[in-house]
Amino acid sequence: MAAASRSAEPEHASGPASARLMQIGEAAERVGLSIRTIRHYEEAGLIVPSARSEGGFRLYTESDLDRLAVVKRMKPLGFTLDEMRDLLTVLDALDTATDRSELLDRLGMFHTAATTRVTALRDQLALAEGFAGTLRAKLDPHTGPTA
Amino acid sequence: MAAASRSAEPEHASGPASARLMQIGEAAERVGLSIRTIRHYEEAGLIVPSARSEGGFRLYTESDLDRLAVVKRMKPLGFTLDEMRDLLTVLDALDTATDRSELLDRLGMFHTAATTRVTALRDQLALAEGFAGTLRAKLDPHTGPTA
DNA sequence: CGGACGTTTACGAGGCGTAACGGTCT
DNA sequence: AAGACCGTTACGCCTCGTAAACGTCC
Repeated sequence: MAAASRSAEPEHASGPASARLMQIGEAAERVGLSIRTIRHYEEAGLIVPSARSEGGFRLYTESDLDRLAVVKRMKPLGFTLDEMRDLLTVLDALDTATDRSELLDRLGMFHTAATTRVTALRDQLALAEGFAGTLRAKLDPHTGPTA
Repeated sequence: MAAASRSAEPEHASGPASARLMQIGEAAERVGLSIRTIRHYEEAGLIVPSARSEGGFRLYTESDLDRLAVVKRMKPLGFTLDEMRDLLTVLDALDTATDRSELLDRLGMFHTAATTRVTALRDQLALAEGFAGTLRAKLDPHTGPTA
């Protein structure tokens, strides 16, 4: 609602949305993370905004949003912030480095960990569904299980 | 490994395993929760062991294990310990009370919350799987998606 | 009596929420 | 000039992990 107040400027100039900068509020809304969380990620060294305004406001680029999105996707897997920082570092290095072998190695570890976590998540989901079913049964003892 | 040391007694007497009591270690192993976690649940007022030995050891019944299992199943849904305590209270009351209408009402709220959480969990799982897929793609840029 | 197992107490960590108070931007 | 938005600092909360120091059980 109030989010459009500052961003209502009809992109008055500059062509292909090359370096659109947004402050933390809009960034938070777009990635679906709280402002506090984004700041916390910065404190943890995960994502530092590409720029700051003269007054000190954090200014994010689309690229920054991508990084935030990566973190948001990793979160459900239970990675710690430290681990995510490492992963982001590896990802960054992959785009620059020439010696990719070690990086791919580390990435592999992350992939392994990720799939393991996914499995765990599936198990939890199963538990959770079972629990919900149990509750339902207690609610309607007369209704058959197939209804 | 060491878990069988104390429980190796061949149920010397007493018939139908009526009131088998176990201490916290065995309880933890059977439900798949850490000892610390079980104690913490007790501190939070969730599950108080049915008995204590003379020396002060916590002694759990099968019934206690059931309660612990309920909590374990709720955990993935992100319920707080307070909420779980409430649910357990409702569940207990359902077995005793005559006025079941209000209890079923509260149970219904839990069920609603549970299904909501389940949906959220599914979404997170999807995110997580997508993330794992992304990682895999970065690992093997040449391998087709169906391989 | 040994040794596994248990007890309590208490501090720490991780991941933010939230309040406080003041500066910034349009 | 108002008011939304942002900044920093700092304390709190929740769910246990972990360590210390000591009792219990068989």
